[in-house]
Amino acid sequence: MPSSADVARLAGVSRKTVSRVFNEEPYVSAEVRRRVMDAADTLGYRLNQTARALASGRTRTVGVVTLGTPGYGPATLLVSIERAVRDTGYALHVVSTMDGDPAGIASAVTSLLEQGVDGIVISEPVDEGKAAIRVDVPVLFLGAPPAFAAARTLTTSTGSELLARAATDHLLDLGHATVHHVAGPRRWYAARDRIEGWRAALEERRRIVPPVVAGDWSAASGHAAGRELARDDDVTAVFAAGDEMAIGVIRALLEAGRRVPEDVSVVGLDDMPVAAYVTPPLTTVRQPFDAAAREGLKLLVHAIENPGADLPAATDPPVELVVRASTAPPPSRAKSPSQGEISWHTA
Amino acid sequence: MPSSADVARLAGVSRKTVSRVFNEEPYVSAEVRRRVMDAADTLGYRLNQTARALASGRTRTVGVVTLGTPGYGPATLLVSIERAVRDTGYALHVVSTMDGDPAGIASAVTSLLEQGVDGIVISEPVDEGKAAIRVDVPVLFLGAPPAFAAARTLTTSTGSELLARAATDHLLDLGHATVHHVAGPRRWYAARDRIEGWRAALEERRRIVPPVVAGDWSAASGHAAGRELARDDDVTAVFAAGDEMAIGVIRALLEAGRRVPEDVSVVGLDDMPVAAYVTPPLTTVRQPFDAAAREGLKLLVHAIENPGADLPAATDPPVELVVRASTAPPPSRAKSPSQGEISWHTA
DNA sequence: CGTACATATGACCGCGCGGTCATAAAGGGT
DNA sequence: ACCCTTTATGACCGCGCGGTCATATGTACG
Repeated sequence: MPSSADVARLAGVSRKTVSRVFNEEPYVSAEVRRRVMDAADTLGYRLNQTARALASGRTRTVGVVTLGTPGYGPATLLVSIERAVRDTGYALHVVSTMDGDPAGIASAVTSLLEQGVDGIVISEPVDEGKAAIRVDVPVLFLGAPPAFAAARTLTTSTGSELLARAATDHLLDLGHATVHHVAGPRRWYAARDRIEGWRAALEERRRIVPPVVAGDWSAASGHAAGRELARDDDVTAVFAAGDEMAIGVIRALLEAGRRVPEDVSVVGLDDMPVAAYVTPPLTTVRQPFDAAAREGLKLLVHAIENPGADLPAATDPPVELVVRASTAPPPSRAKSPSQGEISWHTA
Repeated sequence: MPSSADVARLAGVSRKTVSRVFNEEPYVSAEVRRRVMDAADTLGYRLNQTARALASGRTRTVGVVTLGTPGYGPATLLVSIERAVRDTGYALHVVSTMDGDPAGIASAVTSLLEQGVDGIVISEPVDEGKAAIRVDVPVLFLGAPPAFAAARTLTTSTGSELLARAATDHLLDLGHATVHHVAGPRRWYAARDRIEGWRAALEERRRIVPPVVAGDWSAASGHAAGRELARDDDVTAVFAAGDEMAIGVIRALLEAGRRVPEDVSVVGLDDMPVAAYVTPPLTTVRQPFDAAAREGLKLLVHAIENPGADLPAATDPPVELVVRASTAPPPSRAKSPSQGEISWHTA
């Protein structure tokens, strides 16, 4: 591995001048710059970021703590974060931690700090993540409500509460008396926010707020929840906090002989790519992963590069309800369980 | 940030002794070790990995190049890789590159090398990835056939060819005359391997090999492929190279009035979590992401830590066909497009 | 012609750690 | 008492770079 000293020797300049060229500092003549670049080229020189980090005290790296769960949300958010980080010019360290391990997030944060990251992203924060608050670099809670913010702590919401409201309102607008909710684990901020949004939408119209059915984001847990809901004939509308759970709910309802959407309407949240192609095509609210990640990283990088400065105001990402074929007006009160054929709507 | 010098001073020992304690080197008395640990504790000392890397020349970090596509496969594989890397004690750098950008992989690899990674994983290699062969650290092509291996280049297969054979054999065993294939982009090794496996299974039984229908892994492309296949009444069995495409295919068939599985059987590949809960539940072949990632990282770490040594032989991950309700024997030759009701099978 | 200032380059230090080698202290055998 | 080994510790260098400050070379102005 050639070092900048090798390049300097070949170019006939000092090491510092090579450093100037690669850092695009001023006061380097065009001719010297060319000589240096040529020398670097013939030697195959690459800047050693490790040494640079040690010397400068900054790594231009952000670390992300992600839940090592296989669900659609976290995995997709990770990809979005990666893109957003790359766009800022920073490099990305990833550490996962098992969902539910209380010490996991703390140790993940420690390991990131040892790596010298300039900032930390907690993707899909859960309660255990609060441990990360007391560190000496900016921390972004991606997916936590702004109220969570503290010193050196940033948040970007994916707008969970608004998304949940939109889903619930859609069902109420269709004429359903109330909406049942299949939620994610309460340790997750996203799950709590969605419960809040759903509850607020119901209370605003003075509707009965049925008990929350607990899930764990998985299709299997949605299926279990659906079986429970299928026992109650009064259930005509279900809002599941994630598309995977929604798909499980629908399956359970169909297995119980309920038609979707004729007997029961189901709304998901995510708009995962297959949502448009399952049967029936799923009405859902798109989750703005890319927008939230970009917005959050803008904040984080700002906090890194302008310590102490005010943060630009975060804008809530747009709410996008995608109406497909899993929702319809409630059945008329005269319950005719007509076993008619299921209608296929295009996405 | 306290340094090891601060700890040394407080503990009344030399800096090198602190280093010995933290690297678990021998020849440190229990009493000194305790003094050092206590001092480190009260100071809140953390090892500076950047300095350590500069001094030792090794970062204990591996980099992964992933396609920045939102599909199920790459995203899930990334999570599996993260876990596998963490288990080895290495840290993880992630760089994504847009699928199809020819310069993307090369620049991603360069940026990882600048970060000083000890090894590189190319996740889901495509043709453009060959550029990564000529680097000075071990490279693992996760998902490429072993034949691809070169100097300092390792591969772990996810067993795509075998998985495709299993899917195709399953359909042939059910009595289908032949099997149509909806493939991924040919630039992907995984897509080509699956085509090979499918073709081999057909040729082994001397069946007609129909033309490949091209997709791009997305459910939308599967839907388009399904519409094309639905025009041909002779199509009774379809193997889609990914679950998302399979779901799209099924949707298109249903929209065209074909029943699944009564008229047409469809097999996917992945076994994504929702596969068991779509309608009809999808017969598919599980993709062994975790096993492949673990196996691959074992190889990579071995290559990093024992340069020049022989590599342990890689074992093919097990093939796991999950039979659900999207496959059945072909309809009897007397084509009765009976519009009977769809039967719901449990997962 | 000299002074002031922008421009262009280099000498040198230190970031925080691991590695090498020297050395001090403590047994163990003769 | 002697040497030899094992155990335990420290002095010192350098990894490759950025930062600071001094210095050399123009360039414009009075």
